[in-house]
Amino acid sequence: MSKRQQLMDTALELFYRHGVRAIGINEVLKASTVAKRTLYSHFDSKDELVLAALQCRHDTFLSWLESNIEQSSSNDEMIQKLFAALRRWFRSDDPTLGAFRGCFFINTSAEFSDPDSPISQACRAHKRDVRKLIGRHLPRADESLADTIFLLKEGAITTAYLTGDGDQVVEQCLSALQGLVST
Amino acid sequence: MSKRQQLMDTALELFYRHGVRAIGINEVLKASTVAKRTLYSHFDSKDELVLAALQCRHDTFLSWLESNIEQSSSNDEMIQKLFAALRRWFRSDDPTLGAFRGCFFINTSAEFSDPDSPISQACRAHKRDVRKLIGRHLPRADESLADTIFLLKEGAITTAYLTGDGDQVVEQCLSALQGLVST
DNA sequence: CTCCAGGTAGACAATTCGGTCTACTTTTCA
DNA sequence: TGAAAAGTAGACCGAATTGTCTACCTGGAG
Repeated sequence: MSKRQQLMDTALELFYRHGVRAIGINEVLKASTVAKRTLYSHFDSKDELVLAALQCRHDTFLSWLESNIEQSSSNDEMIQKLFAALRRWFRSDDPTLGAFRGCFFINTSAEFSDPDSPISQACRAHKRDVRKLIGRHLPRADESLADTIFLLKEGAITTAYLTGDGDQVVEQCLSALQGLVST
Repeated sequence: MSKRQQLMDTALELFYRHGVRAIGINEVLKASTVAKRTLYSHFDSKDELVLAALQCRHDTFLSWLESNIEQSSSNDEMIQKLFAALRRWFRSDDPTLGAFRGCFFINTSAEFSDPDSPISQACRAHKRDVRKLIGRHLPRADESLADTIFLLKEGAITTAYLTGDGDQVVEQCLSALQGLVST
């Protein structure tokens, strides 16, 4: 694996687990066994590394999500698949996403208050793409249902992290969506 | 106003607007026109000040929420009132809550990764109390509906912050809840 | 063989952090 | 009135921050 990839993987792991501002460059270097000189030859600043970690997580998450909900034969089936996947994530049972600590993009947005910064823009773009993906994988197109699914999913992620009880939250989402689906 | 209250108000304002780790003790002192010695006579550490700011926000938010949803004559009316209030918050039109920058408790939780820390526990307790308050103010008791409202509200707050379009998010929530209410 | 891009290790600079401490001033109230 | 309590301004400490720089090493390509 390239040094650049090593740095991005380590940075993502540490930034996600502890928060961006809680992790210093030196900790990333120590954990990735890369020299500081090498880091700054690949990235101009810590913010650039954060941006790269966000992009890395974005790619991983989108393909994880798509592989979990694609080829559903009904809207209801897609919902079942989606929230079953979220439950695994909340339980930290999915090796692709690692130990659950909420949404990396929400967490990072909370740490960077300027909405025009590249980091905030990347977080915004991620959410836009996730919403699009959900809409695209409803076999029977229904933008309003996609909005509801998306909002419940966002609520589920933050509540699962805050309360620690992901199973309960997933049940509540599925129960809420029960009445809304016309298979 | 007491010095202690000045410190809590200023800390809350700055921590909420910029994030806890982004604001140093010295910035709080400068903005509150209080001496460092005085701060440390009231609070043992920065974490204690953060905890006090969380408690302060908790009280403000709970009473704001209650005053906005109390004495509804139907579940539907309560939902309308709740999301109308959220829309004002998202627009930063409500002087009680100040300029909107997402949920202070979600944001702060994102910055403190240890779920057993007093700060994380305070954030968890806040969400529990908000959920209880919502359930208590549904005239026709319905725990399942209260769960749905809570999760949509959480999704609405994070999405309104991330995307910046609070009005759209509120419309989506109300539309989603349309089908679920038996007045 | 030589050259050089790309790597390592880590000292270093400049700044900021949370927190302590001294010295002095103001307020409170018995 | 006078002493205790509470406040101010800011120097200072040790640690940690991001980012630069020197000095050295390594593995291929020409």
